[in-house]
Amino acid sequence: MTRRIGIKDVAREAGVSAATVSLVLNERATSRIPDVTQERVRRVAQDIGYAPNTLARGLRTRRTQTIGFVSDRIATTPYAVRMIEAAQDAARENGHLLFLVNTDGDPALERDAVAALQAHQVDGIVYACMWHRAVEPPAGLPAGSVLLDARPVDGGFASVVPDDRGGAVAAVQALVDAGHRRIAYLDIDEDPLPLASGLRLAGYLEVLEAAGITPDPALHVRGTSDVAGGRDAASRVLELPADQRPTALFCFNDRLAMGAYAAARHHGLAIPADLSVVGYDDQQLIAAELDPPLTTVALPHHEMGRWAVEVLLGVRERPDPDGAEGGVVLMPCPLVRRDSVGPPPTRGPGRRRG
Amino acid sequence: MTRRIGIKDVAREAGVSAATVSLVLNERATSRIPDVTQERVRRVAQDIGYAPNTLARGLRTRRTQTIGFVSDRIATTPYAVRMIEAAQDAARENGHLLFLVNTDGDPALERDAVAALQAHQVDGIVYACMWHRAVEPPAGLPAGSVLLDARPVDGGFASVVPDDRGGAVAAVQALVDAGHRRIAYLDIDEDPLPLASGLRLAGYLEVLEAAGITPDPALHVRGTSDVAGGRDAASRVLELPADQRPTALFCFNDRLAMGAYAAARHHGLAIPADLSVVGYDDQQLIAAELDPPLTTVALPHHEMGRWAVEVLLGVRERPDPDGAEGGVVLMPCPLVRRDSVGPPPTRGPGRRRG
DNA sequence: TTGAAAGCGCTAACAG
DNA sequence: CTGTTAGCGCTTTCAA
Repeated sequence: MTRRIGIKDVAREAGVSAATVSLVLNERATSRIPDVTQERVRRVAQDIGYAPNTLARGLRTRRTQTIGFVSDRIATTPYAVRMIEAAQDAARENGHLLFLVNTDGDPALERDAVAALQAHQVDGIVYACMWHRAVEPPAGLPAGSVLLDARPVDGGFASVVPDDRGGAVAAVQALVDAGHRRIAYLDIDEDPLPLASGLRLAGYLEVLEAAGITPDPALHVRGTSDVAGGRDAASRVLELPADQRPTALFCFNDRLAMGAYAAARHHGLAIPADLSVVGYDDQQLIAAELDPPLTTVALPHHEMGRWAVEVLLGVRERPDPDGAEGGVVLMPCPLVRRDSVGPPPTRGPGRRRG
Repeated sequence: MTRRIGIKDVAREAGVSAATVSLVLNERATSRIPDVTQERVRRVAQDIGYAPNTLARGLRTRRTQTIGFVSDRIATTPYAVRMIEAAQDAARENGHLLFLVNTDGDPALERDAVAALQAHQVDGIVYACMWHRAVEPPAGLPAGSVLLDARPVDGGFASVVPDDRGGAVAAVQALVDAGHRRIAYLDIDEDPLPLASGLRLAGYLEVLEAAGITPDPALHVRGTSDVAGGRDAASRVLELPADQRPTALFCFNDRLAMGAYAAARHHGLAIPADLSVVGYDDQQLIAAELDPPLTTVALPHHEMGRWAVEVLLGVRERPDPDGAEGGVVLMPCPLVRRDSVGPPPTRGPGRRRG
């Protein structure tokens, strides 16, 4: 673990001073050092395996080439780790190392984490949530930090969140384009309701309106955010009289959609022949494994993770805090077309057993 | 991001020297400083919000209170992130920050990562794989590092892996205890075969032998490691003549088990009345959501992650490299009993159409 | 019992 | 063009 060779060793071997070595290796050759000298220094450094001690450098320059990533939760939503992965990649590409801190959302831990990160003089902090939320950033979060999958309640920080409304628009529009007019929204039932719930509802209503479809309140149902909840909620709309029954379901997430599949099977409805379904999240091991594979909307976790550290490091332009969105950037949620959407059945959903 | 108050500020406020402050705050009161002075120093430090600069301290002491966690892959196996979570928790509990580096298994990136970590003078490195593997640790991995979910091909490092054989024993024993005699093993078909495959097979055979059951080679089938593979493999054994057909399935993982559920449904077999199934991995969003909930074996990711950093930091005893297992510790895989195991059907699996 | 002084390894002024 | 000098903020002898 002990680093031995230092800049002095290089200097001695190359027959120059430590300062010269530093200048050459950092390409601060503002005062032109002869190419031969430069070459020699570089070669020696290479040969003896010199690597600068980042601590010493950081102490001097106040930049440590490290960033902090504090997240409220990591393991709960499996696909959200893509944010971490992307953040780490972006950090590496920019010569930075990433400190990962998981706080379970505990405010005391968050404060401690921020303090510890500051004590280590990180060059910046990204504060990440695993769901799109409005948050009060932890006390002491330094200016210049960026929020990931979270928008600051009082502004003041750059932030990136998924464009849930836009994603819902894409999903519901696909259904409308396929010819559907009676489209249900299987929403979730949680307290507090996540921002995404309302935003996706807004997108759903927006498309209906644009298509001249009057929203039917009976087609907006809620269920717990799991397979059972999806099955129950779907059953409720599927049991409606034939002329009120939806021909398509827009589900808040893929788990709900999985439940909707079960309900459709139970009601003898084939997907997509009798019923079209669109999910949200593009959750691995669910969306693509369902039968038929589920058309769904992907959350741009990767893009958001990368965006956050690139803005943090100044590689990408920081959003204008006085702009329309107040410094929060909406990342598009692309529609992933698979096989669960088709035209509505000709004479309303059939009812075939077995 | 700039830390302002330093030890000198505390010293000035408290009317002592920086050295005294350091002594007091680090509890190196070997030379007894009067309690009143100590108290005053501590209070001042607290009041003005002093936190030592870790870089400067590290430069001096050669300990940085940081560790590196390099993993081959993070997002691919969702449940494996529990290792990271646990490692991070253990690091925090011991006053350390964790650098996360993801290498995608690229040897060049691994070397770079190790070098970068060394340049930052981490106190130790854990090298983690997302599947139980035998690995050649990256060149330059410092002595004292610990391997996680990986055993070193040539020894030399402390390491922790799941006890796959033991987990299989627990699973198959549960089946035998329920009365089953014809138990199939749905193995995976990959090249190279993961260590876990052979180890679980060994556990399976061990239980059969102990129970006086002659293993039937026709009941050891392989499929690709996904739902489709599980369905196909399960179908193959379920189509066997009634007297050769298994009454229970031990599946290499939960995805295969999910496929086995589909096959059972297709064959008109109820679980667990007609067919018992045990999985492996206890994969969230699968195992518990299946109908009926799947009895399976949990991978001790959490325990392994914690173990790794605790050994790394010397909080937990390091395994003896000259011991029986050569420094690799087997972490138990507990059986999670849910509802997919029952006694075998009285007259062989029935054949009822849904 | 406490303070002064010497670095940890590096970079950034400033001389030469 | 290059070397000397002075720290970055802390810990740790060594003297007083």
